Amino acid sequence: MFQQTIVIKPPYSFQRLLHRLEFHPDPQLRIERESNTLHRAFRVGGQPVLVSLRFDGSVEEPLLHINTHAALTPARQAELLKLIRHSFSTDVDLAPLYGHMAENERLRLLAERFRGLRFLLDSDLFGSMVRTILGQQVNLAFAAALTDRLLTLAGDVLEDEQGNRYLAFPTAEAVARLEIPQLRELQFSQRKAEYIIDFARAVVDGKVDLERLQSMTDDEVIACLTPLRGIGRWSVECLLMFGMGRPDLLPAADIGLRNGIQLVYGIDEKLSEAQIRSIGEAWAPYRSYVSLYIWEAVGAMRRGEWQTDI
DNA sequence: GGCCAGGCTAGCA
DNA sequence: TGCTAGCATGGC
Repeated sequence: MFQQTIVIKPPYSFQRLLHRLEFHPDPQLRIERESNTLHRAFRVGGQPVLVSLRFDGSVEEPLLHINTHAALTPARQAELLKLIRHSFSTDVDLAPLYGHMAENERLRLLAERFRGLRFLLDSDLFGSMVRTILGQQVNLAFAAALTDRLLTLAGDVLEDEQGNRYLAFPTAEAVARLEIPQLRELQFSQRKAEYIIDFARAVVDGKVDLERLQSMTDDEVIACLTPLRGIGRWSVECLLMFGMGRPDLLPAADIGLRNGIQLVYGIDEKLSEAQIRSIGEAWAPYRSYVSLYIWEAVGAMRRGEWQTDI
């Protein structure tokens, strides 16, 4: 058993995270609303560990209580804490972002409306890349269904004392052992099946060194991964944002972001990728977070939770 | 039934 | 270099 409390850099809005999770389901998370707690399995030292995360305090004084039933060595404890800090973006300083967004009326309203919203990052790069590939072109609900099926097929299953089941994301080795027909049965397209198995085998073979990506610039990571079949620029940009937490990415090919920019900026005509990048230049060096807030805005507008007349 | 989803590849000019 | 058909499926 291991317990620890993390002081999160304010502001942090757990309610915004929960709200986002309603529309961006994560098959790995179990949400316990009444106690502000998330449960999920993290892979620590290669082994899946069940972790409870209880959010406490307030948006301006946020705390996170971590609890595991399994005993962990000090090294594993440190590894888990690092994973959690990364996943929940607990150390990101939003003040410079908000200062930047305050200079533009449209962005200022976004920052105000979604104050405390942060990225929930993937806890491993392999899983992040696979989820991104599964998310190509299809809607988010179907992408989540495919992820769930892959987890059930190849992931590690943990169970708590209440009988709740948790799935740890499969390792590259486990996905590399899969064959295409197994995934086709689960409604994966031929291409998605090929792409993720090929990627897993490249990781296992050492043709792709995920650890080495950490020391590369964004452009170097893009240049390194886009030669792989099934991985285009959008996918690497998503890996950099949602897997590595890099702050200044703009996935201009993203249909949701494109729609969001049109809504937020009140533009009627369809924007080209070049136009999106041009608009986004003003958001540097915080393009990832502005993108997140725009994604959130387009969802809120579509659901009728928010409207703005700017 | 048509169109759209947090795209990518291969083929072609 | 730039454009486009085809891919597979679910939801509205």
